[in-house]
Amino acid sequence: MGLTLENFLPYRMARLTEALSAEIRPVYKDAFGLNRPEWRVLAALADLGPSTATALGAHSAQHKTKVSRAVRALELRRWIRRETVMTDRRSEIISMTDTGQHAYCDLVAPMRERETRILDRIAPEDRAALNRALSALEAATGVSEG
Amino acid sequence: MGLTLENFLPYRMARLTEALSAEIRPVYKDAFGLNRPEWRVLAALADLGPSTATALGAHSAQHKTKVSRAVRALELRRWIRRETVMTDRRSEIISMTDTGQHAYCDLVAPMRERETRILDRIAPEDRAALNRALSALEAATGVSEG
DNA sequence: GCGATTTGGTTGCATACGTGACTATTGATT
DNA sequence: AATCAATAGTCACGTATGCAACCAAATCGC
Repeated sequence: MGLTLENFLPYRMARLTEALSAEIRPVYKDAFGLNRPEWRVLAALADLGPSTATALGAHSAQHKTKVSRAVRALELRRWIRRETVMTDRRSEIISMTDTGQHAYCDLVAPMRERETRILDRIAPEDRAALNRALSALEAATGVSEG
Repeated sequence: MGLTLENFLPYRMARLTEALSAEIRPVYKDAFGLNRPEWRVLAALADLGPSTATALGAHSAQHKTKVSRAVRALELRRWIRRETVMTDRRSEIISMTDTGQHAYCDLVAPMRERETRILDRIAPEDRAALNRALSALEAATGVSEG
């Protein structure tokens, strides 16, 4: 009659996400002084190249206020710069500075390493199941069309 | 050289979790006026029967401050009650009231339904992969031992 | 027994977050 | 050209959160 939290999909996912997050957070937070929105904006910027705040938000699945605050923080740090584009003066193109590029490189390696550290504890067949499952869930929830 | 956010496990998980959460939140939040910690404490209580706040926190993967505030809120609502146990006057046994039981029953059905709505969009073999993947990840991150 | 440590639970504070309102600019309708 | 709607981004406000400090009760070490 109950729900059995342990088997409830949203709960399982939330708990795992929290565990993964706790694994990587020390890297961007303690070692680099970033918060999650800032880390994500940086990663999105590296993925996309110079882009608008809206595009960064779409690519990193974040609300525009989070992006706005993250961009301001990263700009104060001189890791990114922005310039308003003359053809549409509402939007601004955001790009990484050399300092930002450098910091991002230093950041990626340990981040990857933490991810690998977890994946290495999973059997190869289970890793395949994981990828398959995530793709299926992404399709089922429509997150990738965003 | 970059990370490709789309393929980075913690990001994929976080994004999916957010989507699942958005699917079920309307049920406990809009329809019942609960927040997530409160919903989880209630579900944990249903799973475990009368228990201490510490046990509820362990079962629902929540920090003790979250549990503390959730318990107070649910108590004010008269959905749960607590009584200090005489053998150890630090801890208190929390249990559901009849009102709480009733509310929880009304809550479970639509919650399940939302979960099913998502799972139904996934092919059976992919659902199997999902369960396998989650179990593997749970083992790899050690979340279930907590 | 008595101080030191641990455990159950609460509180205060500083920060993070989501929502909605707001400004400014552009595009669509007529 | 005037109006209306949509878009880019920021801001303000109330709430949620995590952390550290805290209190009270129980347990350990000797």
